[in-house]
Amino acid sequence: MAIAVQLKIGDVAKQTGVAVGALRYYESLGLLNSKRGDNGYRYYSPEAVHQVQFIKKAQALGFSLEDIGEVLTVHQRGNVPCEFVQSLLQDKIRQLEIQIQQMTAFKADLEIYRDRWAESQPRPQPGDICPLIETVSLTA
Amino acid sequence: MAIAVQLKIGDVAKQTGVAVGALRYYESLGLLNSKRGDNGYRYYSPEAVHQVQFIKKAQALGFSLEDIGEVLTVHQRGNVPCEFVQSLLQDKIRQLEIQIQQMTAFKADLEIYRDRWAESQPRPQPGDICPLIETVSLTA
DNA sequence: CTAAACCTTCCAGCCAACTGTAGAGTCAAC
DNA sequence: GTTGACTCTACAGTTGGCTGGAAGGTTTAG
Repeated sequence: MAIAVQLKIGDVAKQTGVAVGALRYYESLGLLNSKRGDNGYRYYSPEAVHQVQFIKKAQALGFSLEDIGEVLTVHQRGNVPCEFVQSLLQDKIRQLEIQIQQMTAFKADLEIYRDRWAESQPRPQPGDICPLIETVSLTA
Repeated sequence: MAIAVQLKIGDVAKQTGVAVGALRYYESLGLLNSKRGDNGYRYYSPEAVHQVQFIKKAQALGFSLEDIGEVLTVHQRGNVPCEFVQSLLQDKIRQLEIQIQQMTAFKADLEIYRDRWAESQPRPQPGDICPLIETVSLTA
């Protein structure tokens, strides 16, 4: 008659869809705790499943494991870390904006190069490898 | 009286702004050739500078060193590899489009989460870590 | 002639988030 | 009691494009 259900790492893995190795990795980063049995096995409470699901969700929101570690630290200090999550979220949104901008600009550049070639094939200069690329000017 | 100017690796590095180690790395990937002197030194013709600049430009267009290797291989077979570059370029553009789309959708998701919290802070359920994240539903 | 500045090879490390393997111990079913 | 499924640790490997260091040989400026 087990009063508290104790899960082994494989159980947590099955219930969360996260590989056993990944769970051990999370533990090594301080994201997940376990109690050790006399046999050296890790044992988990059902809340661990919840915590792993939290990690997955936060990852799905683009947070790195380091970010998540900070969130969990705030949580473990007894706070509801939502304000902190808010600011991380805002950072991510800003970063995404910048990346999208850069990628869009970059895509436009590529299209210019593509079209330049499609319209009028630049004449190869002696020594050129591919005139299409040779005409690229490097700013950086 | 040197009839053909022979550059040492440091000269090529200075003229291109590419680190010596990177040049050796390019050579290890087959992107750059050199002749060896009796002292074991790599010697380069001035065209090598051109070739390194080509590599930099292609990189600036988002090509991987592997891509560039293929382009140079086509070139070394005696062809002007522009059609091949064209198709690579088209691939890159397509990939960028997809990435931009995904990132935009993802950013919209993040904004929804941010705004959901800003409007009405969800009540923490017992056992929750951060209710803002707990409400995330995982599709995958 | 000597010291600095080059050059060589080989190997390790970096970033993230794992996965895979070896070798050994443990547990559960039949 | 034995087979097979599970667990443990520890370390190597993955991806890409490098950088940095050790330990040695070469060249060049003064």
